[in-house]
Amino acid sequence: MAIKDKLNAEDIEALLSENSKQVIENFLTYYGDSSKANMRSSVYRLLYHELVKDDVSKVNFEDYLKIFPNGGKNLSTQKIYRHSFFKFLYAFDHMKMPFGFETIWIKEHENKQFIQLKERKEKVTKEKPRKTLTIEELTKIQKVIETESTKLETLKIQFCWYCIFELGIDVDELKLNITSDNFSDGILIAKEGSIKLPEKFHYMFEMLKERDERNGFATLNDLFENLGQYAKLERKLLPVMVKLTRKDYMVTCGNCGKKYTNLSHNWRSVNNRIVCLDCAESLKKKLNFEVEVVDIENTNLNDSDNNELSFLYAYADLKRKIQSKPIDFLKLHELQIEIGELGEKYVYERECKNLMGTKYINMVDDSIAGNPKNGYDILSYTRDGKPLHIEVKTTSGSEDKFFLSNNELQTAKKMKDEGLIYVVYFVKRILSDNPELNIIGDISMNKEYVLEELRSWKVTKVH
DNA sequence: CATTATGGAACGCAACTACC
DNA sequence: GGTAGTTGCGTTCCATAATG
Repeated sequence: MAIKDKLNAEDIEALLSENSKQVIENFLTYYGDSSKANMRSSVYRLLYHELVKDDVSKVNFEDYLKIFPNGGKNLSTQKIYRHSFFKFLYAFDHMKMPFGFETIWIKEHENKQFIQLKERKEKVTKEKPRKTLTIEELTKIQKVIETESTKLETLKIQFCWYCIFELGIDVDELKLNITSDNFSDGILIAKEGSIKLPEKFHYMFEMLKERDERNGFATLNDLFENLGQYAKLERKLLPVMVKLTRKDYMVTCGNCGKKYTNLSHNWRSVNNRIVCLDCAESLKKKLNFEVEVVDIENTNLNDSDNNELSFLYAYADLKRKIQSKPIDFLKLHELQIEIGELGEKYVYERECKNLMGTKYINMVDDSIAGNPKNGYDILSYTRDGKPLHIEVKTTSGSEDKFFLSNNELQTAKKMKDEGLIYVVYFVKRILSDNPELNIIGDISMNKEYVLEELRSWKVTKVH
């Protein structure tokens, strides 16, 4: 029969009994959405073209033998679908005459298989267990791996990672076969051939060579477990995870077909397409091929906010690190700016609250602080409409001093001469639940605070 | 000429198994 | 006890026929 004489899925569906449709829909719920269309057409064809039956209850063992004279071995994808459907009909008692099937299948077993199928499907969509490390986890590990240390355990961890993740050496090969005996003159002899090692590992192997035994990496699992802990992973780091992660994070160069890890320094952009370093170089050399080679921006996160991983360092490393630690002025400055902005926000909201019910509430302007030339931060109003020029001073502590710039003091004096109101709002303990607000009416003539000239004016409360 | 239906085959996941 | 390798099976991809 030519295919064009056959009916399509929709036509066949119209010819099936209601019961059959329901049974088939039920059957399909055991499989994923993406294979449903495939399976549906397969089952429809089975019923209509091969068995010529409009109701699934009429299917029997003879039909099964007709379609599968050799049982369920070596079937094509479509045949497998039909085969599963027979099992389904038997397992859930959808046939009027099921005799014969008991000789090849155990009903309870097949039934259980279907139930498990559904359970597995739900588990996969819900939990999605991943043995591959996430970028977040990989970044955490990378920080530990890049730590410069002379501590033996740290170096061993870094070496194991280097072997499994960077070189792709088999777990067993590293665990069982690689010891300091395999190392000499900076070269490691492994199953994969001779590998030139980074210098930090030379030192490690020299330390290992001083031992008679335990000069290898038999404790690989423990080393990786520790690595996971140092990196603060939430799950135990297993060698298989490193292996799988390597596999998943390998990228194939479309030009040469070789695979490299997806670290950006392995790759170049050539005319907006990503190729490996070697290909980028060779493409550059082909003069008749106009190329624009661009470094891919290094996306490694900087580790300035990394907390101390003191257990990774030898004593000397740690001492050197602490001695050379610079005071982070930039961070301090950032914090001061944030506290200042918080104070301005606080005063702005207080002013709006104060002007509630007047037409001036919408006129309070806190955008003035953006330009330090203005000499004040917020333009507000008294309840009877007189403009208030507010300079906000903020501190997280409770000390009675703040700094006033020359420009701010000059602005205060100038405004006073012009008959305008310039006030300093001094907010203390801004990070507490109850910040304290001191309003200093005329900063230049007040008696509560003294001004002391430094580069800017230091203003201190008189006690 | 574009879209849909179909079936074969490759792919990839996870359970199973052998092994240390 | 836990890992690497194997196997079975559902999913996805792809080519082609059919149809609009």
